[in-house]
Amino acid sequence: MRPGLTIGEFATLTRLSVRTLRRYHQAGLLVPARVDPHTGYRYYAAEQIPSAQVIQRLRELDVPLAGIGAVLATDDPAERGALVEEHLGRVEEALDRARATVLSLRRLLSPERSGPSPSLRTIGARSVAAVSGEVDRGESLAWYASAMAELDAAYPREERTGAPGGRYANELFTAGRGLMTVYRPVRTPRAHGRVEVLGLPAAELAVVVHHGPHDDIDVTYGRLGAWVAGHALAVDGPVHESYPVGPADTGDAARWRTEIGWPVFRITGR
Amino acid sequence: MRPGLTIGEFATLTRLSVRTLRRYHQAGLLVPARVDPHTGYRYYAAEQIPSAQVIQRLRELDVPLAGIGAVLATDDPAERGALVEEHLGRVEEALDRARATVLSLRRLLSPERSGPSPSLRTIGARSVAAVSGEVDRGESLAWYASAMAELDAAYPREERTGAPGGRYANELFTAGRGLMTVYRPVRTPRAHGRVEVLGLPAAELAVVVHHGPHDDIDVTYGRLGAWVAGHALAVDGPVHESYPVGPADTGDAARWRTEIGWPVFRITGR
DNA sequence: CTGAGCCTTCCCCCAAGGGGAGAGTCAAGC
DNA sequence: GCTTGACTCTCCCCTTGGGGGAAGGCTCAG
Repeated sequence: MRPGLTIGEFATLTRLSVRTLRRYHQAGLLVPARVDPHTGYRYYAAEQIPSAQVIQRLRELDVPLAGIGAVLATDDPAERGALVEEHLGRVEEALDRARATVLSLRRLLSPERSGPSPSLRTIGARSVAAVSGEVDRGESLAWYASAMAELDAAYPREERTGAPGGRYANELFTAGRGLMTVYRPVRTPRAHGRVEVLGLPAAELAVVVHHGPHDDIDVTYGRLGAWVAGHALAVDGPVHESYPVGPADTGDAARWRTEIGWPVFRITGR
Repeated sequence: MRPGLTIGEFATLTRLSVRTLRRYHQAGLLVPARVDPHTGYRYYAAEQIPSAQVIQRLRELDVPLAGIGAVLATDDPAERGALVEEHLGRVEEALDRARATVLSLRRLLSPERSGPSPSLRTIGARSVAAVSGEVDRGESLAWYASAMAELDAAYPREERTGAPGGRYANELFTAGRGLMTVYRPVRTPRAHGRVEVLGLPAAELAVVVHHGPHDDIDVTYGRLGAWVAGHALAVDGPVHESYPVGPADTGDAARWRTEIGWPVFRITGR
């Protein structure tokens, strides 16, 4: 009797390398139909070819082996389909992001790179309604959406006295994780659920307004930073953003306005 | 005098991590404006912020550091733009490929996975005009195009007696490099330039026709392989493909026909 | 019998970082 | 001027999904 396909034959049939097949076996992704307990020879069944191809496809989409393992370990076809769709959703997201990045890069390289000039503004202390949390950079958008939704639910339109905003620790960007606070000036802040009353201290802010979608907002950050550095100032503390015109106001991202304010202090001279 | 921005300040301003900035320095991508020769401290200039942002964008698009270095090392703006566009072209290609892979995966997971059944065919020896070469898997498509162009140039339409085809060593896929031969049956094969006369031996082939674009041709390969394995046969030697309807005939990939033939021999029984 | 194929184990390599150790440096406050 | 704490330096190891190679031994089929 034929014990099955040898690893070399199976490699030829699936166009995977022998090495890679051994790796997939070790990772538990594609266990040979039979392993000779005496010789250790791997024997594959022709029925395993489709599985090998699914693995190949998912790997081409950069799904990590662990994720593929989770997909393949699932028995229920519906659940398996859902897992795959989840991965595919991530792929589509990555495609969208790549497209946006290409556009942003083109803008970055085009010579017309001017815009409103930053300025210095002193703001007084005030109290706002806020939601805070320690957040990973990757989750920041989702976290912002949920926090702002809670804030909006707690304060109907007539109680709001200004544009929504956020305060973001610098480590959020440089270390990938940090304290995020979203807030909204309202007539009478009061704590409720995740919402708390936040006292914002008086500060001197270097301020600039970013126009358009956020794909290349870091360019504006860079201009603000260069302005700060060029004026014998230094950044001190978390950045503030406020969104006078944002996604909540119009779907046309080109019309968005984002005000960026960085607390600064005057350098005494080094 | 201020010697410039410390690495931490520059990290905050560009939203890059300190570690990453050090790496970019080491790679020569973003050399600090000044490095204190005594302490080794890096000091950056505000003017370097735009460069950091270009690097960030290109990295988001998965352009390798070496490629970014090449872009940044170029003085001529036009040439630099061309390099960037080249990278962006690669990105678009990758996006297209990812989309095709997603479609192929969906097809692979959808239950209706039937098609024409493989069959066994005995072909006699024949002589064809061919171009051969040892090729890396990644270059195979480009190599095919150039070889087939030479073949087509040597034999005008009225001399051709059949569809173009190719013979591909199995190692091309399992080891990433192998012998590739593209050929075309013609009335009177003769050697000229890279074109040589190739004698194809008589063989017994397991044959199946693949319909549509080549994104998921490996599924058809898998079905053929499973059929071979299920009929007490084994693969022996390089696969043959022929393209009765291919890119040369129609731009509509859905109408392509690809005949896959694998030389097989009957297993005597293990 | 012989050669090809397969087994494990070991080491090194790539990319683009992250984590952490141990030591040196800077600037502010006292 | 000194201390202190934050910052920075270099150096080494870890990650992922492979690829390359070698050693040393077994097994399979013609």
